[in-house]
Amino acid sequence: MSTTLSKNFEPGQVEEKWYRHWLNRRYFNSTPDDRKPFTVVIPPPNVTGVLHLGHTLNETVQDVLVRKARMSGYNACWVPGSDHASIATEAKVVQMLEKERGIKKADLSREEFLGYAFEWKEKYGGIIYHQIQKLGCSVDWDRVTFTMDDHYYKAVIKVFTDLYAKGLIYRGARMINWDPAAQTALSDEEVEYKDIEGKLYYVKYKVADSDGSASDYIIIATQRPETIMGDTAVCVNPTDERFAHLRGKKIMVPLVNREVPLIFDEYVDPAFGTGALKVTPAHDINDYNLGLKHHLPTIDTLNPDGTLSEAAEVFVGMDRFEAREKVVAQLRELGLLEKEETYSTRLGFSQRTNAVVEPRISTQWFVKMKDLAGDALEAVVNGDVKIHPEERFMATYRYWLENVKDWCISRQLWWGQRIPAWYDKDGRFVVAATREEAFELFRQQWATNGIDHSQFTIEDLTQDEDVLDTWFSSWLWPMEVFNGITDPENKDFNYYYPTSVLVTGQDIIFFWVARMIMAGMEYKSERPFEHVYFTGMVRDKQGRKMSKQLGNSPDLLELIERFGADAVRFGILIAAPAGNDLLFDESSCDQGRNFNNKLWNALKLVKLWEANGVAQSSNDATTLEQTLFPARWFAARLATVQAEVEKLYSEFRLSEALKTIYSLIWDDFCSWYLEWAKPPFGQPIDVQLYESTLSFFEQLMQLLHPFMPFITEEIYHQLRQRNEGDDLTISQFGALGKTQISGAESADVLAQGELLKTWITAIRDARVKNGLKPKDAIQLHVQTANESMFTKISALLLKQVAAGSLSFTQDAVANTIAVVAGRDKMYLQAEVEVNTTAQKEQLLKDLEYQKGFLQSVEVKLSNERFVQNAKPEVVDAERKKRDDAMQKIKAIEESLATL
RNA sequence: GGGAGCAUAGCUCAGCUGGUUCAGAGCAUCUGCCUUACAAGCAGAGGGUCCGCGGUUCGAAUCCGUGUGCUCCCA
Repeated sequence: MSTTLSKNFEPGQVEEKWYRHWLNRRYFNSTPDDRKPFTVVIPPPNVTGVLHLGHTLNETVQDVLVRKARMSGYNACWVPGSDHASIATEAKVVQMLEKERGIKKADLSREEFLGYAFEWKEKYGGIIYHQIQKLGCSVDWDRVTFTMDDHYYKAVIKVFTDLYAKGLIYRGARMINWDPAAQTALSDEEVEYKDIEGKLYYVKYKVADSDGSASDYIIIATQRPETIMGDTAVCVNPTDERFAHLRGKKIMVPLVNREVPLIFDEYVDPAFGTGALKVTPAHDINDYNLGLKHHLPTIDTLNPDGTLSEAAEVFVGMDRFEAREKVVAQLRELGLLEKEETYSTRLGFSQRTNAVVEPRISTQWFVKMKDLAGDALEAVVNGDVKIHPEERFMATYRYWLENVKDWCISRQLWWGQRIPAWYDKDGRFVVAATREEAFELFRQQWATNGIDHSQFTIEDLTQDEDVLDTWFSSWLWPMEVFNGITDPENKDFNYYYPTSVLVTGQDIIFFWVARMIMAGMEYKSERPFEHVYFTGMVRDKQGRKMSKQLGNSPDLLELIERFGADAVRFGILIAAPAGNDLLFDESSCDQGRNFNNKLWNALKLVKLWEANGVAQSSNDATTLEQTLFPARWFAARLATVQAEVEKLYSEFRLSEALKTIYSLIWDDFCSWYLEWAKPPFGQPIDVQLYESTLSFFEQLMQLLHPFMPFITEEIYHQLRQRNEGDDLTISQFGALGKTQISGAESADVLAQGELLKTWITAIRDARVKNGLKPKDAIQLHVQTANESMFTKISALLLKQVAAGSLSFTQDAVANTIAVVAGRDKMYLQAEVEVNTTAQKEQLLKDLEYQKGFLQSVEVKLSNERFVQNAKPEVVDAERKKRDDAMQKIKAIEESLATL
């Protein structure tokens, strides 16, 4: 019977087939039962986006953990979903409307716009889900959640009204970060600071009522001359002698010629710049605080879109950066520009639009963070929530929470949960989930305050125009995906919450992770997850961030198309040490694909054995023991590695685990075991050995399955005829056969295996070094104190090195190639002339090394303090090393003597 | 300016509680092989002052200090 398996593994169809099968069997769907739950919620990707490699890494890690748990007796539940990404999505929809339909947002009503937005979401929001499927993720598709789903919307509103009632949300005018491109407020976390080279302009401010002589002006250095028109004071340090004579004077603001006071405050550093500071309370946080302290007026000279406002008086309507040029030009013209110098500084950029953020006084909604932060910090510090890798992120987490600032949550956008605040026509407001509740609250308020509102109807209430920050919905994610906010006592929530592991990028530790912990502690008095695993950032192989501009971010679907999903998963995981950034190189996908082929070809070999038929085992015990030696050895190896992998999982060292499995399969199983077990060409294989091989192969596929689910499932089914429902995806670890082997026996057989491997390699090496072709016949003469050990492995040894015979000898054999390994020696008798020079060289090299080694050991042993202080087993080990080395030296010297 | 992390083979990284499983893996390189599972492969090999300096210790890649160089976070 000839095999019908393709030359190489072809992932496309196989992946399609198995993913569909798994879905049909509903393996990924979870409902509460009496098993322990293992719950993971996906960090919701942005609905506008596609999966980039950072996501790919995250999803792969989650899938590995979830599949592992599913195969370890847990009721695994992985909830997929996406978030509505307020700013990004709104921008995309606005752009689409203008480009494709010629519609301006300003011409639409809120309802019309939202209609288009949902339409857009329906059209493009599915792309990421398709990618998650292609990657093989075992998510429960019945549980897909979107942060704008009805129940989710309600949850966000509920939390808002609740926190407001608790006094944890307030509305007020504060200095906030304004994104002039998106035209909305941002939270502090959404601003990214970058070092840039700016200019420092030295501007002359005249002292009022002076005669205009040179001594009567103050020079002020500023980076932002376009804000001059918003100046409402000039500030100097009270101890600064240079300005003492000007106390009580007024200063003229250039260009607008406004008189402003000269104020004195310690805040100003006399050593910086000229020692004088222009104070622009509307456009700088520090100036704002100074303004509050000194009761200065605030003049906002900018419009929401970053152009100069009427209040600026000059260059009204001009963009702020253009206005800067103009202001500088005019100052120069007026002789008010002393000089300019380059100056390196930091500027805030909007994380979403990359626009330079404008500090601005604005009335917004805020969450008071102090109280919420306490429990969230405690949960991590006391180990209730475990961070991995801990040492890296604990300090960061703690610092942020200990210094947390209030969170600006209102956004001047339409796409998102609309703030449930309602205003009457006098500007009073109440917070309520619905208009009806709001009206009722107003009626009570009016009554208490004796306000006559008899003419005022419910229709006269107006709702706040703004929506909430997307993170204000995301922070409820682990709860509300199970309806934990809207329906706190439901069965799912009680069963699945708290979740088991959160896998996410370290960049959103504050945005999301910390806030989820706050929400969890506030609304369930319980951590939202037991473990947080932070993955590193994916960079290109030159260490640069993946970005659209650089074009260095590969397309996931295209990668899967080229290499197969298993290979991509392998490629990204093998390169991702825990918590470190990973430099992604497509060559690691190559490695993954090659691994697929290795597995595939191993399968072909086993199928070939099947085709050649199996033979009854020998009745002779010795023969049988030799025949089955590979199986005993591999069983011990497998058991060892299974335990290692288990440990690595518990430490979240998935990259290491994968490497370990890879090496077990490629080196131990394919390179050694299969070669040892391989029957002579065309001959049947021993039935027990064959059965063991199948069992090993199955167990290997099971071990690898969480990492590479498709090919392992395929091979599992190719290996044996399976009953309906017998699939690897749901198989349980330990159920596919256990190794019954004692520790001592295991150590023994592993040692034999090592001896065998050592000698195979040594002899092959000797062949190469002596110019013997692999097929040239050789005879082996072994000189050893441990003949029985060699007897056990002799058959395999002969086979693997293509030797004709093995015999024991007490003395050197003339005219042979001497090979030393460990304490033993072997003489290779070949039919070709022996190159003694090369051999001598090799032996001398070995000898030198061994002598050096022996010396270092002897130095240690002759040191009394070592013998006294070191642990006895360490000293014993050193003694053994010394004996070993002496034996080896003796063996080498003897060999040299025969040459 | 404050804090954290990293520095080991040409490249990317392992190396836990100090002691040959301590100098490792995978790519890359070199040599020989189209050997009936696999050339996307097989069999071998070479390659490192474990960033510099000091300390603790019988013993340091490993612990401590310090310098240098990168990276990230925060102001």
